[in-house]
Parts: sequence; structure tokens; C-alpha cells
Amino acid sequence: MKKRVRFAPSPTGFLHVGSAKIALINYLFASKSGGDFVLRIEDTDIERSKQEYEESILESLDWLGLEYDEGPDKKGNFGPYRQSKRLEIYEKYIKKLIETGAAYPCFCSEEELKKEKEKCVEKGEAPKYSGKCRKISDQKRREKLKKGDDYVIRMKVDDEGEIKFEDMIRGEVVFDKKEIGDFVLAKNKKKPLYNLACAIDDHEMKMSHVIRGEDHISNTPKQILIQKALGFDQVKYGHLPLILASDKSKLSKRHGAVAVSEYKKQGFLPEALVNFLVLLGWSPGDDREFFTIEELKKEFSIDRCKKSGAVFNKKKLEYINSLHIKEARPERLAKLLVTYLIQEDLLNPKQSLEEYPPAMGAKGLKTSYKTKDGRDFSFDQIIGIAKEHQDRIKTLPEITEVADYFFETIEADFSLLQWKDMTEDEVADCIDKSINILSDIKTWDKKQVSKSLLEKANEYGDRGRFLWPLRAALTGRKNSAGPFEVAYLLGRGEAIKRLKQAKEIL
RNA sequence: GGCCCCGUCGUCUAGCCCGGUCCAGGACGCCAGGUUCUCAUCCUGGUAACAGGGGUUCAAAUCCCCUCGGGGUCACCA
Repeated sequence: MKKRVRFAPSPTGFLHVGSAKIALINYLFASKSGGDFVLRIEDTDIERSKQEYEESILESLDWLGLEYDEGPDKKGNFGPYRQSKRLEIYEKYIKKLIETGAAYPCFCSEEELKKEKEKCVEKGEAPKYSGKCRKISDQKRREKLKKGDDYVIRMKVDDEGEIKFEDMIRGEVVFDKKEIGDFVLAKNKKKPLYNLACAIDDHEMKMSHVIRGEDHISNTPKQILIQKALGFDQVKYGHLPLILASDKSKLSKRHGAVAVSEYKKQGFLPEALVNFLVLLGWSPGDDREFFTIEELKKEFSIDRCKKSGAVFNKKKLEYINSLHIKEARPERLAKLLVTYLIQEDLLNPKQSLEEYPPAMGAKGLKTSYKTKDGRDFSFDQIIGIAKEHQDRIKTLPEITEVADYFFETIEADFSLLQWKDMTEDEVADCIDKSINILSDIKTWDKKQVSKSLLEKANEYGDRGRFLWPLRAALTGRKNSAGPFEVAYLLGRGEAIKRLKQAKEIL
């Protein structure tokens, strides 16, 4: 039978990396076997659910590349995919549960319940509803209902027996029924609560497996009880360990960045986050660590998921990110980097209307760039910079620190230009030679620039005597990419200009 | 506190099911060295763990029991 799994976030916040991992595992589980991956929005709590959160969750999922087959913005045979649009379905089942006697209305006030609970806690027992309203006679119940008394709907759970289920990750898990108590199914017939809606939807949407976080493990017996009362087939469950903060507690906002969107902003690549997340609790069984999503789709197996929680280690994320940056296509990287360069004001985009020849009759928007110090800068140059820095940055925004000299005026003094014990004359001579070489190059391409400069450098016993002053004059920095590449990417005009400028201060 | 879950280097993990090949392998981090005009990359080496205690066995990280430790959950939230 075709596997069907779901990711069921509630739109009460941005997509948390922990939730993202759950979504990812579901996605991979489905992909591996050609099954379906469904997105269901659990917005039964209308107070806390927000449209903007739903949108951001969808956006994050899209960014991560976790495409779902069915969902609120996709077609599907089991919709609607928002619980707030499925109220009639729940109502139907609530009626059925009451009719069959599996559930009953409870008229206890919240204050009453609170007192009862306090008593339990005092006695050192687990707080549990007394079952008081179970004993109300049919007649009295009808009267109260007629009178319009406030009530909630509770599930009848006897004290006898236990609920067992075979967890895909943990093996057999057993709960004593007497620990559960008569839990609330719905605030009223039109306001279902989580466990009810979830159990019904998992059945109605034909889920074969439910893979979710460990924090749901204690909800599982309740949902099984509902499914049994309604005569549903039992779903297979799997509870994944939580992502932990460095203090080993559940990773939450107080620990720092938790939203997927924040990691996007911080300059992590989606495939890197995915790669990192999957490694939190899963391994292929050998020493491989680098995976693309496509590889994971083939390689992933739920049997290899660990039971214990894993600490979110940002250093490792950065490392994984650096690996994926190295692998990324320079064109793509350049587009991504531009955002950060613009943000830091190193680059300014200029959009202009581009008119095609009248015969083609079209117009388009053309983007060109100017550097902070007002020079034209082409997208090809940015691609070159991306290529040159792919193995120098761990996250995208670092580009503004390591490549700023390409975009603004630089300053170099003698102490910077000097290599070891070189004199001012020697430095000046080296710069003169560089200017001549660059001026004489016929075709300005990377190979030619490198070759000509390297030939000269090799004439020195210590290449640094030529290369260091050159690079320092070009970049104004102690640390940077190599002089050939920088000279080439800067362009002949700017490179020579910078060299002449360096000479002036000598 | 009740219930449930978990426990291999600081962290992510392999090994555990099917005891010996494990005085425990890989990765991140950190430290040292090499390559390089510099930095980064890259390469080499080092650092560091079977939570503890009992069993079972010729042999235990691996099987059993107990203890300890950590986490999750106990809503008319999801």
C-alpha cells in the first residue's frame, strides 16, 4: 500500500528548526517509497493561529525544498487541508461519539476543575478529571443542555487496561489507561481540540504513518482511544527525538535563533540546513556526512534514526554550510551574495528600462551595479568574486567582510606594502613593474593576468617580494584573495589606478 | 511529583539487534605542523567517550538487573 504521511504544523509561530526536521523526515520517508507527503494546517486554536504565520511556514518549507503533494495551496483528494475548514467533519464525529456513549458533555466550570486539580497535586497524584459529569442522569443532562449551560465534551476513559502501540523509533510503548482520565475532546460541537481533530484527520486523510516529535508521545494513547471508539484502523506511529539546546533542554526561542527563516537570513543555504538537520539523529551507517536532498531521498531510512535527542551545534552547521557553498554554482551564489553586498551598501543596484530593438517589441528591466565608490560593476564580476570566495566563507554575509575591498576605496601605507625588510625603493620598483605588466596585457583574461604576473614573480628568489606589495596595493589589506585574481576581477583600469595610488604615498 | 522516553569523546555520530575483528572508528571544535606572498581552502598529526554498580560468559560498549543522570509530558494549546 502507498505510504501517506503528513506534516501538521499549527500556525502560531514561524517554522521552528525542530519542526523543520520533522517535516524533513516525513518528506524523506515518503519520497523514499514514492508515497505521499501531505501538509495539514492545524489551526483549531483560532485565537493563536495567524495567517502570516501560515504564510511564513509555507515559505520556509518551499525554501527548504520540502515539496508536499497535498496541502492548503495544492490540490488533493482529502481536503480541505486546514482544520478550521473541516469543522463539519469533526462535528459529525463528535455526535457519533456522544451517541455511542464514548463521550459525554461535562458541565464543570473551570474554577471547579482548577480546585480539583490542586487537590490532586496536594495528594501527590497526577491531576486527572474525577469523572463527575459521567454520573449525571440522562434526564438531567437533557435539562442542562436545554437550559444552555456551558459544557465541554469529554472522552470516557476507563481505568482498566492499557494502551500499547509499536513505535517505529522506540519499539513498544505502553500507557496505563488509568493515567489518562477523561480528557476534553472539544470545547463544544463546533470547537474541536487538538487530539480529536488530529485523530480524525489522520484517518480521513488516509495516513498510513504518523511521524512526529517526541513531545507528542503522551498524546498518542488519547488519539488511539479516539480512533478505536470511532472504529478507525490504527495508524503506525513514530516519535522522533527532539532537537536540544546546549543545556540539553528542548531548543526554544530563549536559546537564540530557532526559526528556519532566521537561518536563511544569517546566510545558510537550504540544502545545508537540510543536510545538518538530517544528521541530528540519523546517519547512513558509514562515515559520509555530505548529502544533497536527492541523495537523501535514496539513502534515508527511518530504521537508522536514533532514539536520543541531539544538541543543535551551530559550528557544525557552519561547517556543513561551507561544504555546500563550495559546491554551489557560482551564478547562484552570486545572486545570493548580491543581497548582502547591497545590504552593507558596498554595492548599489541600478535598474533601468531595457528596450529591445523595435522589431522584437519588448521591454525589460535591466539591473546594473555601482560600487560604493561609484564604479560600474558587472554581474559577471560578482560571479567571479563568488567563485573566488567559495572556499573562504562559511556563511553568505561573510562576503562583506572578506571582499569589501572590491567595492570601496582603499588605503595602503608603507608598513602594509612592505614585505619583510623591503625598502621604499624596492616596493616602488615592484609596483612600477606591476603597472607595466598590467598595461601591456593584450587580452584581459584571468589566465593571461595570472601568467604575466607569475612570470615576473618567479624572477624573484622570494616571490613574496613581488607578490605581497602587489596584493597589498590592490586590496589595502593584510589578508585577502590572491593578487592575480584580485587584479583580474578589479579590471585593468581600477587595478592600475590602485597601484598608482599606492606609489604616490611612497 | 506521576507517567513516558533517553544515556558512546565538549558536540554530532559508527559500533549494540546477531558478545570476541573495539585498550572503541569518523566528523565538528580545539591544539600542533605542512602547503601558500597573506588569509582562507587543502593535507598530516594530536586531544577526548562506552554514566556507575552488580550479574551472565572463557570473553560485554554490545545480553540481564539495579542505581544515578538527563529530557518530555501532565490545558477547555498544539
